[in-house]
Amino acid sequence: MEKIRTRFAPSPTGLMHIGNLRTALYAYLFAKGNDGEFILRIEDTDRERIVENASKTVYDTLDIAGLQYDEGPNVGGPFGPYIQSQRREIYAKYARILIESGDAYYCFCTKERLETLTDKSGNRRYDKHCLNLTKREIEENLAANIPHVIRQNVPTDGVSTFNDLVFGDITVENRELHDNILIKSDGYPTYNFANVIDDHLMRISHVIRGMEYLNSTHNYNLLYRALNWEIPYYLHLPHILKDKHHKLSKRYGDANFEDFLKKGFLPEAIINYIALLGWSPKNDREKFTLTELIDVFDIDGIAKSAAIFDEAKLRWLNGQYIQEMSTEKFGKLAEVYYGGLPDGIDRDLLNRLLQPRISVFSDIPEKISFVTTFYGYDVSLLQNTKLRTTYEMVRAILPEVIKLSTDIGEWSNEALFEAYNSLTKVFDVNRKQLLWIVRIALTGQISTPCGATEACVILGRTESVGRLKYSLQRCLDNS
RNA sequence: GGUCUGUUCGUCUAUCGGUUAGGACGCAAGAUUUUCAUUCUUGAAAGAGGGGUUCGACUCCCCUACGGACUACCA
Repeated sequence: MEKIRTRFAPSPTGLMHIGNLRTALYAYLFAKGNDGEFILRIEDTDRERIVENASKTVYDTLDIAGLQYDEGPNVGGPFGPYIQSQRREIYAKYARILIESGDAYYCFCTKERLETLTDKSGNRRYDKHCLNLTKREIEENLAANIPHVIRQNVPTDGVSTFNDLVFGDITVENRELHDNILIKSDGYPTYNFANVIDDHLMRISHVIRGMEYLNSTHNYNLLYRALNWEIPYYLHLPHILKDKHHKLSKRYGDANFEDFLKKGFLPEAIINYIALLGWSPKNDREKFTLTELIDVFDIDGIAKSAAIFDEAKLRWLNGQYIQEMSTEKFGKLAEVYYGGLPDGIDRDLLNRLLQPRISVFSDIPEKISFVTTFYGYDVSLLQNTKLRTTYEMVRAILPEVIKLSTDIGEWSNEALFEAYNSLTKVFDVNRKQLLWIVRIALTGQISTPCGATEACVILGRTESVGRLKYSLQRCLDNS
């Protein structure tokens, strides 16, 4: 069997969109799982939409995601160049061949004439007007430098069918097809043309792309036939949706890979998650490394229906990855999110407390906010209806807690726990009540990434005692 | 409008004619816990609707409804 070769062919128009990344991932997994090659090609034939540095974003994203390509613009390969704007003569050559065989033709129609072809529902279908031009007329127009495009000459009768490996047989009447533009008036090829030429010349065996191309595939196949080329296998992928009605779109700032990284998601987790959006291993397993995905990925598991991106589940998965990583790695990645922390705070302790408690790194600032934000909190939190703690209890207990905290020799989790715990007998409260009061009095927050005694250790003796006194005073003011 | 295409818990999905329709996230309740969090257990939660085919349909066929894509000198 022929070598399996897949490609990822983004156009450099900005940040890498999650849906695109998934397409790249599936193309990569399919190639690598079948001992094949994965190629990157940049489709920059629309000069107006090109965004500076967007190609670099593509390289960086694939690099961070771990999708290493065997051939591509910045790594080379036997079928280059891998940037379409550098392949213009190639497209021109095949366009000429198609014109000679009658499968394409010059079109000199003006925008104005094209407008007149628009029907009542706003659609336009070219009427093959220029197909009737004589050889002489064409030559005269060309010589006069009249702006022109080259159009595909599609048959007007019969049907076209192809087999998609995901969706099965797709059939359409040829009269539904359009005479697509192959070469634009600026001399650049359209996507419709360039991708056919390149996929063949780059020996792509399986074309894997979003299903927005499903309908145009018939046009491409007509081109392959006209050039006497073998038609590749096709896999069209269902879309990833933002919600029931909207595709994940670039307009939503949260839909690119880069933004998720910024939010503190791990590349491995994102890859793992999007692999499962539209593909299933057919069992209950949900956690896979990239290499494991290569092993188990198969076309059979690709879904036909669109999937809605669920950040809650991504968060959960990301949390799994965070909990499994080494403490060293966690510390390194967490570093950035510790900004604004006062000196003297034990980072190692914080790391140890945070790692099992967060699902995304960007959770950190909020989790540790009690360290810097405290005074003025809502003291009514001390009264917990479920635990049945009251201001009365607080006023009785806190002075003792303050005394113990001031006098205690060893300022450690264990020592503090033992000391505080002894108060349960004195005041006839249970441990849960006592430590609730202490923790709230220390942090002012319902939820903290630590228990009461650990909060003490983090804050240090001076700060802790100060806060306890403050809370007691607020409580007294409240009576 | 036309063409193509899709439809199982709120979400991601399993099931490839015979299951109490399974799992995961999220949600709710309870339990455990050295206080926060974890963990554990349990629960609520689905085959769009209607016709066929069949002994039997979530699964096959048709129709309807509702989504989505395409219908550019964008990819």
